[in-house]
Amino acid sequence: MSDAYDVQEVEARWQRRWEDEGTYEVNLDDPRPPSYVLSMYPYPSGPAHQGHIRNYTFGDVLVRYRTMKGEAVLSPFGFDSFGLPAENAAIKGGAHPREYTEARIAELKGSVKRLGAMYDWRREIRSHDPDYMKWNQVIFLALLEAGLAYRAEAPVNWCPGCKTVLANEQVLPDGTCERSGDIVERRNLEQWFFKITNYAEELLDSLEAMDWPERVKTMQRNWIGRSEGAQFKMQVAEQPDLYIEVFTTRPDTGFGMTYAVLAPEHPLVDQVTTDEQRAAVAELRERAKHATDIERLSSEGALDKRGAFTGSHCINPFTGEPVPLYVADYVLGSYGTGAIMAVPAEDQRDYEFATAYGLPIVRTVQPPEGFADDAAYSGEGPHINSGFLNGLGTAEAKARANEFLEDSGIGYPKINYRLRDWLISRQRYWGCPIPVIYCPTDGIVPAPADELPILLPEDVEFLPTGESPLRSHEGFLRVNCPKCGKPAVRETDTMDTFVDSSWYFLRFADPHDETGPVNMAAARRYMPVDQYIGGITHAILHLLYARFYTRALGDVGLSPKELREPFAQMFCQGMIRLRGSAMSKSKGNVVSPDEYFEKVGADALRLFHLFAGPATDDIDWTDQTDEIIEGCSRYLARVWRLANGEVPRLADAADAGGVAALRREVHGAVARVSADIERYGFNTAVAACMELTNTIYKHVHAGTDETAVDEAVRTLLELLAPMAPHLAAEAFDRRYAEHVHTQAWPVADPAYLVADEVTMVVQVNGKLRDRIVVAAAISEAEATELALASEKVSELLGGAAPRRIVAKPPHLVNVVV
RNA sequence: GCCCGGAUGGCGGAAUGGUAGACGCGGCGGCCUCAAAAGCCGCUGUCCGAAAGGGCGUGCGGGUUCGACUCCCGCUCCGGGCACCA
Repeated sequence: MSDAYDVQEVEARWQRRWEDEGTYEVNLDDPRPPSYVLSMYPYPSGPAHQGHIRNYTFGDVLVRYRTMKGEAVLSPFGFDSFGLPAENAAIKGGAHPREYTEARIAELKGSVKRLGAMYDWRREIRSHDPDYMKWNQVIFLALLEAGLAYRAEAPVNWCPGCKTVLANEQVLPDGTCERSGDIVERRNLEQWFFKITNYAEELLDSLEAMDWPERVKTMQRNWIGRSEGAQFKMQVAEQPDLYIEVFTTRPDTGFGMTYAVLAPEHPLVDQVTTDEQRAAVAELRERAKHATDIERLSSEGALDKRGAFTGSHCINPFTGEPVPLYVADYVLGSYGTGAIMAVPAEDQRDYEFATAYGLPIVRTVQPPEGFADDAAYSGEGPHINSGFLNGLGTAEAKARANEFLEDSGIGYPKINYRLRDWLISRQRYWGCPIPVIYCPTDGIVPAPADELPILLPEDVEFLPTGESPLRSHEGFLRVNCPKCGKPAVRETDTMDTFVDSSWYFLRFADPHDETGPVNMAAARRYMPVDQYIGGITHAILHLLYARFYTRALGDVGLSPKELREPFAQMFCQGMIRLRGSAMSKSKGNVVSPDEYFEKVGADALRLFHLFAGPATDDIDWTDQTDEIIEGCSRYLARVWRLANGEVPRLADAADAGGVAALRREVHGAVARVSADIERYGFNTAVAACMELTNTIYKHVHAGTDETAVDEAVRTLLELLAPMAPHLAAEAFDRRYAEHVHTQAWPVADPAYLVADEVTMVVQVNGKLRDRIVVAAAISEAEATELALASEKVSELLGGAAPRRIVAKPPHLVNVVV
């Protein structure tokens, strides 16, 4: 066969052509309506894995589809190129993180290009490029000036053996250091934070109206964690000048407070602890400091609620009575006020603690009949033992308790969020330096704007000390204070890589703008991203940080202020698993795309990822997978033969129904594929193309009019173009000498969708009994008549009159006996 | 514990309350061939039956409806998220 399809040659040729012709490049003055499709920019870990392939295939289908629909689609690509693996590789004796990273970028870029996914490469962003770093630092300083970046003490994982900070992943589940085996402790360090909590309310409230998967919105809501309650202060009985402030969601249960608790980190612990209790309290605080987050937060195994009496009491403002004040590690320093009123009868944690420490338990809400007596009751009910709240329901009692606190001048209603400020300091080399200087006289001084970007020094040694090489690099560290000129030191921490990924999508609008991080006009044209695509793994952190950053940048004047939400639509693809478990490089269970590029080509692999199942579902890579990919490849060959006129007319073929029937199928397929792509139903879009192909085969075999067949083939290639772009382009080019990707997307004509005759289903009592071919325009009376005339029906009726007839012409008649 | 998803042939999966199982994988049969591969055509939920035909079928138990994979109530199992957040 002289027209054999040479996959490698054809795919390479078209990829070159699309790039040379700039088919998928867009400019600001493009007359077409703009849109923006974006796949999450990847961390470059080497050649693409199947998860990347799936992500970029979905994105590319949307880019090519929207392009055929006449839009100027912004489709950029970049690399999240700072991060730990490059530094770890350097420590293990590999290349410098820059060389290492750039080699991995080249590999990944190779895979992406081999896939035939089209991007405007003029816009490529790499977060380790000096240009990007510069704007990252400019943004940081703007946030600092606006009070959205601040420095505070925060606990970190500290390894006493390595004398360094560890990332959470470096702490083993048993709380020891993965390198030295020492017990990791929590130590407070001055670190940089972004004030994301300023936006907690807005980030939560605007979720409601967003066109995002419900699942993702729920996860964000949980993460932000809004809770409504009251905050009030209580006098310390032994020291009347001292007050303990607490937050509660149940001010209505105040009469049941039989003790109060401070977190071990609470600043007043020392002041309220009496000499007799000092040893016990100190021991508890020491243990809390050594406990890992996991131990501290785990409810498992923490049978006795670890706590200690301070020796002091505070006055319950509701009863006026003193209650003992404890320190306990089940209260967190970082939430609310770091202190609580404990109501054992209505809170299970307090109940368990009270039981263990022999503290009184007083019910203030009447539990329902039959409620077990050995547990807290946190539900609703009439208040008892509650003074002026007695007899009230929960809502009313809350309101009255709040009034009481306000009238007494000790408290007020308060909304608390679980969301904490974003800690961005990383004690690492391979990240963007935080551009500040510490001066003994002037304190924290921003790096001067004309010195940005602060670059990473190249001449560093990577030693397995766990410490960032920046700390010991004199040339980097030592500077003169920009204010007073005296010797000072640079910040050696770098930024969390989530900072880089929180605004790259804004930079893509005009990545070479030299006047600011975000070009206002370009951002106004393209933002928000119409379609963002990525894994569910980023449902919380990345998406939340990006939403925060977009707002913060707007508020400090670095991006359009009216732009609040960066991603109009979010699509989360499913994961790829190998026989059940997640595919990952570290597990060594990766199935490389390369062998498929070689064996069946990019189009077949793309088709597999589209066809394998719903795009949102996880797919399992099994023994059957290769066979399905083979099937996809076979299908494309079948299309190729059809387009090449290699399908013969068969003498004994059955009548396929003629031109009208073929046209109906074609327009039906157009309608289905369009709707399917719009709703990410790629698997059914492929199925619709396969059905159309099968139909056209039948028509060719049966000798249906050539013009109608040609029309059908033309449309089929157009429908396939976004999904199998190379084959569609090559076949279209050979047949019509035109570029399929610049064709207008076909439109279904409803006039062609209606058939003259349809199969009507006849049911008796809802069960299928007969099928009758009827005119599509059949009336209800005619349909009923035909149904009753059916032999099957009269047999079942046995002469009796039907009780009822439900007729839905022309599709169905149901005879009820 | 709380909050979300999901459960359909041997397998991946389709089905605006109206023909369950589209499409594909696998399997079986036929055509082509000296033969094979490729290709093309057909069959393929399950049980009874030689067939015609019929019974049963969308995790389980109820309900609504002329009609339920689809809607409602109550379960089971699986997956995911959150979880000492006061």
